[in-house]
This record gives sequence, structure tokens and C-alpha cells, in this order.
Amino acid sequence: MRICGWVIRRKTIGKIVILEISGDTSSKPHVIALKKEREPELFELARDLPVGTALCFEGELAPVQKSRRGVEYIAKEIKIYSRPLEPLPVDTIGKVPALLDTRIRYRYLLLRNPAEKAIFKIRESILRAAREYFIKNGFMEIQTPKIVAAGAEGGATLFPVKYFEYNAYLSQSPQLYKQMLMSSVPRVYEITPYFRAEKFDTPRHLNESWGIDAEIGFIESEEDVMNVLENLIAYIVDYIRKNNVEELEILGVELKPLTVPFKRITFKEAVDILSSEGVEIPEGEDLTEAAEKKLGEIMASKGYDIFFITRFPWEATGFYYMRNEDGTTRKFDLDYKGLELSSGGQREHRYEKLVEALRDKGLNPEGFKFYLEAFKYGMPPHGGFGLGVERLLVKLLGLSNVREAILFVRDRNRLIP
RNA sequence: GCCGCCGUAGUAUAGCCCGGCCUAGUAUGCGGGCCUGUCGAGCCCGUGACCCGGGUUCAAAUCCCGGCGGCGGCGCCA
Repeated sequence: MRICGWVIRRKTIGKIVILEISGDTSSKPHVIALKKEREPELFELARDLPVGTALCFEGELAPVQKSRRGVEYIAKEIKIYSRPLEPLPVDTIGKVPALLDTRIRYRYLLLRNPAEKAIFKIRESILRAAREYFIKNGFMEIQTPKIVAAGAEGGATLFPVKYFEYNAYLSQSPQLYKQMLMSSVPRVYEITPYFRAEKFDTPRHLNESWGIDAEIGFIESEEDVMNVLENLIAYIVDYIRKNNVEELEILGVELKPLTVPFKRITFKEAVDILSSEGVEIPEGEDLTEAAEKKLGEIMASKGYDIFFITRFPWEATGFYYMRNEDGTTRKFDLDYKGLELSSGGQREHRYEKLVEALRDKGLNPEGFKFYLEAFKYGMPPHGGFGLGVERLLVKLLGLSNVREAILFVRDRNRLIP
């Protein structure tokens, strides 16, 4: 058996050298012990292999597993490919902590640390599980353009891009495109980056983040959308519980299964709950970050870690959400432990109503012509959602910053690496 | 954009409030020595740092001003 990786730990105890090689197949390290008496050449070789050395070894599973840290092998041959030119700037076994800033800078190295790698293996599982779920439920995976002419909101901040002689933007949401596709493919999903030019600098925001976006046609109400979303998340959690036992153990995370359906409260009920706790939300305004956190605490104390807030007021939503007669909309948010994980709802699919909505929001229907056109030819009622991958990962693993949940961070002040 | 906290060896920190006892402490890393299985092994020796610029002062890591950078709160925000 040939195993390759990097030395993450070397320990010499008298006439034994113990090497730990960062695992490629498993999250736990591969361990080889070399004894002076048993394999004198390898012992000499291993004795001055610095941490960080890239190597492969030929070996077999050790009959006696003495290491408590990883799987132990008996090495027959070691081939060195590359030695570090200087000592590693960060500790790849996690003995000495690194600040977030340092972790981001040296992420590529820190992934040799099983704990750091475990986060991203679970991130991968989220996407894998999502794909599996969508495939099982008859969704088609799509890709929509990331260079676009208009944003979904009109008001939100977009990154301008020079596109030959045109002004273009980086897409902040596949929203409009997936809706257009509802006129022909009633179940689509996309795993996509979102680009947002807001100058925020918080543990919850990134300027380039990833989302799992879905859109569903022929629905009766937003309830059908919420159904897909809650089942998707429960599926993801199950998948991780099943496939990432080792990673969860390394991270010390106990992930409890989620039961569907999730609790639902209306926006009005949320405002009332908050009001009874002394937090006032002005009429027609969205929940503030602090209010959302507080609501999360209150709901958690009632046994609801995860819950939907439904029927948002029209004033606090995008133009494309379907309006109810009472001034509420069919928009919902999904909150998990005080953080908005996802938002979605039923869209307005009736052409005239949509034009009216654009005007009511002070937007010019001319600018959305390409989008509106799609509503002329038999658009079914539909709805969808966007689910933030980093936020989901943060909440599942109890991380404290979304920057821990993405390999290469793009935030207010980071364009490198 | 506003507010708060912070910036010390490769990494992580102590010292700063109350200037001199700092020739800057500790852990880990790194180099070397001892040790036949460590589990964040242990013991000994060595190595290496006050973000940048200006000011106050006999004296600045410590106080003041400016800059740059980080973290957090708020705002803004699918």
C-alpha cells in the first residue's frame, strides 16, 4: 500500500522515530513508527525529516495499533518528494492556536491539520448531500450567468464589471434566471457564488459566498417551498451524521438530527414575541440583527432551534414576492440558532401584478424587460429559496465566523490569497 | 459609514492602566543533547519580537498625535 502526505508531527523517543503523516483518505493521520533495530536506514532517514516534508511511503497496516492518534502502518520504504525550505509558519497539529487572520492566510497549509480539514470535508458533504437530495426529488441542476446586466433587487450593491462596451455586474443571486426557467423546467437548483458589494465587516457576511438555490413550479403556496427546504436541510444533517462520524468526532461536535416539519411563526407573531420581551420593531421594517438573535434565543428556549418566519410585510421584501390581500407577502426566512440561513417564498407569476410590483418598489420595468418577457408565455405559480452554505456550516459546527467556513475568504479587506 | 478593543519572536500570549526594576517573561516551534511507543510526552542547552512615522520626557513596549493592519458591535444588506 502506498500512502502519501505531509509530515505533521515527528517524535523521537530514544531509538524510535514516530511520524504522523496527514491523511489523504481519512481525516485522522497515518502513523509510522521506525525503530533503529528493525529498520536502521529508515530510522536514520526519518530522524531528520522536518515537519512539512512531502513524502510517500510503502507499507502495510500494523498488526498492533499502538497510536491513539491515527492509523498505524509498518513502513517498508519512504520516498521524499519535497522538504520545506523553512519551518512552517503555523502549527499543523493544532497544539498552538492561530488567530483567525493567520488561519485565513495559511489556510492551504492548515488543511494538513485534521481539525481544519474536517470543516471542509463537512462543507463538501453539505453540497454532496444537497445534490443527492435534489436528484432524488427530480430537480435539474442548472448554471446561470455570473456576469449580469441587473441585480435581483435593483437597490442592492453590485460589483461593477467592464464587459466590452457595456456596464455589467457580478451576479448577487440567480433569482431572476431560475424564475425564468420556471416557464419550462419546473424543478431546478443551482450551487452558486453570490457576489455582494456591501461594505460589511461582520462574522456573518462575505462579499463572495456560496448558496444552494432552488426554484419549484406548480406550487399551491410558499408552504410547498418550505417543505422542500426543511427536508433538504434535514437530509443534509442526516448525511453528515452518517458520513462524517470521524470529522464530527475530531471537531468535538455532536450533531443532532432535525425533525420535520420545522416550527413556523408569522412575521407578526415574531414581532409580538419580541415586543413582549421589550424589543420593538417599527411598522414595516425588517428584523434587525439584534432582534433576530434575541428571537432565536426566545425560540430556542421554547425548544425550537430552527424555525420559519413567514408572511413578511411587503415593505421589507423584494418586488418579486407574491402579495397577500392583507399587505403581507409569501416571503419566509429560515432562522437557525439566531441566524438567517435562508430566505425564499412564492413569487409573483402574474405579468400585470409583477409590473405593478416593480412600480410600487420604485423600479423601472424597462430595466427588467428580459425577465418580464418570460412571464408572458404560461408561467406557472412558483417559488424558491436560497440557502447560504457558509452560514449553514457555521451553525452546524458551532463555528463563530463565516470566514472559518470558506477556504479562500473574500471580505471587505481580503483579495489575497 | 459610526463606535469599541487590539497590534510584542514563526505561532500564541504576559508586561502597558501607574514610564526607570524589560538586558522584554511564558508556551509552542526551530537547532542541538538525553531517552525503546510518545499521545499537546519529559528533562537540559541554544535561538528569536515591542506595526510604521512623529511628539512628550533625563528616560517610552508603556503616555500623546497621525498612518497602516486586525477583531468585535452597530448600520447597511436575498
